[in-house]
Amino acid sequence: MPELPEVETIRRSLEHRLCGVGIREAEVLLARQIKWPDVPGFVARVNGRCILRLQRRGKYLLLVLDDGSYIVIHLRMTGRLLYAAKEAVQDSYVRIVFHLENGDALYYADTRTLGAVYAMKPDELWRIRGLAEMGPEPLTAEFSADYLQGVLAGKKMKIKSFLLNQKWIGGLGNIYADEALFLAGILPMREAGSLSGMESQKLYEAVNRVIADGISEGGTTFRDYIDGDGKKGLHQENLFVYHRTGKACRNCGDSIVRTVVGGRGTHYCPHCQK
DNA sequence: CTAAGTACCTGTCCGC
DNA sequence: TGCGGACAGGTACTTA
Repeated sequence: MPELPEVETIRRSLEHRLCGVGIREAEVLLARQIKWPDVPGFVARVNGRCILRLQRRGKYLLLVLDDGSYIVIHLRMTGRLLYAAKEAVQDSYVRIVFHLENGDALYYADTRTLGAVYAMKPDELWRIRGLAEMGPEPLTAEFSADYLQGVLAGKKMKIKSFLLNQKWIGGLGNIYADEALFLAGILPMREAGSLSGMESQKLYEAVNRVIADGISEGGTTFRDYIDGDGKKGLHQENLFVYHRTGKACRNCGDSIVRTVVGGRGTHYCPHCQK
């Protein structure tokens, strides 16, 4: 569900509530959401620890604990994190409850149960391959126009699939990939290695822009996504192509088209994107 | 190595 | 109202 802007919004909404707060007891209601170590090991590692700060890497959220270890969370499609005072949250899909020393609780809820939660020591983080092998993120110095042009070179895969692969760029998902390709004027089914220098430059700028706009608007809410306070995002009001099949292109007025690229629903304007 | 297809889950929506 | 199929902010694994 959440992409980089949504996870960053969640991080910001939870940070001021969780920093310096102790975890009294982790209650695991659905064992398969815990990926490392096993459930008793997870509970033993987490109980009694204090949360120092919240970090984000791509779509991963990391809770830094006072012994230097981490709770690592990936929300996948429908994971949600909710902070609630006293009473339980109104969510039928709570899978893990972190009961806090202050009497409040942090809830991990997940409808489709595809999300992943880990308790990791620093020298174990390499085990999370999606985290360890993630490429640079938008809006960082490592993600430059030159970097993008370099990794695009020779790629036979479709540009949409390229953008979704976290090993090249960390944090883009289906919404922001479609939006970035629209802003850059590039068709999603184009071969990645076929982009000109000019197109590569435009895509670089578009990726940074959609991620920055997404963060500033608190993410995009279509169905499940909410931040740690239960608030929806606003960016869905400003999308150009995603979820706008058959509607008028905001640029030229033509109908937005939906197709499937790399197994994912893909939206584009056949007039504005070449 | 790259690229594409499938599996993992549960819920919603749409057409018949 | 019921049923089947497509679809859903993602990634890991398997196959060519």
